[in-house]
Amino acid sequence: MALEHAILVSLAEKTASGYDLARRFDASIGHFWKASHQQIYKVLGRMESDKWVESHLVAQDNRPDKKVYSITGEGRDELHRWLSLPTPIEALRSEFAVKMRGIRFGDQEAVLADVHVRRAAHAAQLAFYEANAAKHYPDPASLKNDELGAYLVLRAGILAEQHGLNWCDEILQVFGSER
Amino acid sequence: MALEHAILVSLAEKTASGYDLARRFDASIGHFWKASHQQIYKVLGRMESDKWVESHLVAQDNRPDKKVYSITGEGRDELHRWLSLPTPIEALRSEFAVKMRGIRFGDQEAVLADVHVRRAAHAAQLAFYEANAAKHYPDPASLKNDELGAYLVLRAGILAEQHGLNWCDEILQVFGSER
DNA sequence: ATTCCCATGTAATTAGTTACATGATTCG
DNA sequence: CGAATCATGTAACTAATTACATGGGAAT
Repeated sequence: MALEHAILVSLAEKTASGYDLARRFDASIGHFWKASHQQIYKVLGRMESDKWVESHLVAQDNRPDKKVYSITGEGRDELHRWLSLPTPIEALRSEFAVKMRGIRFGDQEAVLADVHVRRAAHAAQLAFYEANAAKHYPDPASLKNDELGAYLVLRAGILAEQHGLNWCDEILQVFGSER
Repeated sequence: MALEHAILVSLAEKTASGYDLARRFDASIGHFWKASHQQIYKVLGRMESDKWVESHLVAQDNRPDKKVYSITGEGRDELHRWLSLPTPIEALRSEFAVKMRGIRFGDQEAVLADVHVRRAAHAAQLAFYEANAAKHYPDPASLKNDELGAYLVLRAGILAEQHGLNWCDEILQVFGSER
């Protein structure tokens, strides 16, 4: 149950409303942890009862009021505690891998068409991450301590997309040379 | 909801009891799709109602009876249909990445100790996969069509572990050169 | 004696998804 | 005029985890 902790990290970086968090979980943080707004609102409610976060209403011009959440001292303690815990090795769960395992029971051409689609998606995402890296981290050697976290997960994104791309290429190569 | 389809793939390869499936999901298939025995029994029940699989009791010596499941024609049709469907891009969900993003809010040494543990786990798993590959697929170029699926997911395992290992090394390098 | 393997399940709970709901403002 | 953005939720459902339950045989 790490959504709580993903929210704590995000709020430790910067206060946010549930809506703001939902957008962050659609973009940067969302590349390694997805969450819908419904789920975020639910969890924020629980976290506020637990005193990990607190909120105050902010009125805005021409916009609905928003409830801005910030992390509490207790929240920071919990985040610190959780960060020192050993991380359980997460099971990777890939529907795509199940399909590749079972490819001989289906229409090979149709499955390979899907592989091409995936390959293109990985390539596009990789290009996006690389553009980001070039823009925000042109000189990784001189990063400040508070930038390292975001930089490292961006690197993880790049490595993950390269990995996805490489696997697609291997699949296509294996089936390509067969015919 | 792809557990059904993972089971269909597994049963299309070879008939099995719920217990057998649970062991397969602990080993080979489990490297890319985890499932507990409780969940497998539940889903098998549903799949039998849907006529995707059928079972018959087999008595054994000195062992409890077992219910051996096999895939039906309808199950094969469903598997074929599903294989041709575009695969939704799965959200990767990594608690470890959340920690790396938030490393500056915790005890850096403790987090890096966890990175070392992970690195070792990736290295061990990689060695295991590579030993498997050397043993079962010494000559990938001459694989038969019905072996390609298993070979490709093993390759995916190898690539994934290398990716995990590479990221750990980058993390350690970034924090290592800092001090 | 105790633990592990074989074998199959139920019950309770938590996490997550999908659908539904509302309402103002801004942009094309 | 319609769609998108801002903003916050509830309700129903599905999937998955954890705990509980049983019972024989084999191995240490």
